[in-house]
Amino acid sequence: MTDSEDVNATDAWIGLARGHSHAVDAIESALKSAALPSLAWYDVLLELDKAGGKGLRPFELERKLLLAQYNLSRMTARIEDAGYISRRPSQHDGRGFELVITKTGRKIRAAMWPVYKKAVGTTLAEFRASKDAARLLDYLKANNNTD
Amino acid sequence: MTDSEDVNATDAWIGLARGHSHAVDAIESALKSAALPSLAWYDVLLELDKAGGKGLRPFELERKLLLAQYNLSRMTARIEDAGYISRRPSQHDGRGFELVITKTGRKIRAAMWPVYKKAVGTTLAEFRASKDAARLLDYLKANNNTD
DNA sequence: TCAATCTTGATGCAATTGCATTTATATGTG
DNA sequence: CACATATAAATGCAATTGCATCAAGATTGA
Repeated sequence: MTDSEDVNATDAWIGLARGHSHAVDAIESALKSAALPSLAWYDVLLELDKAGGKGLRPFELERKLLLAQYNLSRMTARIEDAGYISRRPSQHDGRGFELVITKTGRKIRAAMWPVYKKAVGTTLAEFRASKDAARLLDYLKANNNTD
Repeated sequence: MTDSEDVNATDAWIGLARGHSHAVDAIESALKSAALPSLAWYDVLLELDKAGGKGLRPFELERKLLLAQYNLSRMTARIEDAGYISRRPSQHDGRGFELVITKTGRKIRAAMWPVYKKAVGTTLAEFRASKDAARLLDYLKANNNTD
């Protein structure tokens, strides 16, 4: 890796980080204004909604969402308290259980979606027009088939 | 904004978020392994290093780094406790002060840089080769001069 | 000038996170 | 089977964050 590639990676990273930060702020604040749960809860609800009746084991969710184990453990407890998911013992593994989205959970997920979608659309369009995005784009264009 | 653009924005957002998450994990863990301060501290030290002897007011730093006021206030207190920055009353504004990087602060910032740079280089190259990046790239390419 | 308003920065308190450890079950090996 | 090791999930405790509010100095404007 040459020096100039390093510089580009760092610039790209700064662009990526700033775009992310702006987007998270915009999305969280849109959800909060609408008195809806946070982005993190949305991600959990979405995965469980996609998983359907079979649900997902906490460790599966943990990997899909790149969350720390203890973090997920407590977040799912809170989401369960809110009534959006439920748990049932796993048939196959006495240590664990499956998390399943509830009817209320599906409802709230559906209510979050338009708010989330709109905030993403707006903030990403803004990002796309920024210098940060231009630098990231430069870096990404340079190569994209190592795997 | 058409429906298909919406779908692309969401896909792009997911790619952006995952790339960010992987990168943050990689960078933080590289810094931690090297017994160095976190990414957040690096950002502060870098800005103050760039600002030189004049330093920066907390509110300026807050805006540059997109941090919440209370968050920055406490973080700078911790960095000051660690001896990497110092504060001096502002000549122009009795409410505030300037934050200035110390010699030790410059030293630790310099020590962090190669670790940070290497982690960024590795993780961004990985990201660049991913499907997440491909989707983000598609979205970014579509348009980039709205402003 | 001085009261109303705004800006800068700190802080009490509750909620969340990070780290290390614990508990319980599963799996693999002799 | 019996033991060692690995995996799933929870939790005690300290550190950090988020929210709301506060205190102090700056600014505005009648």
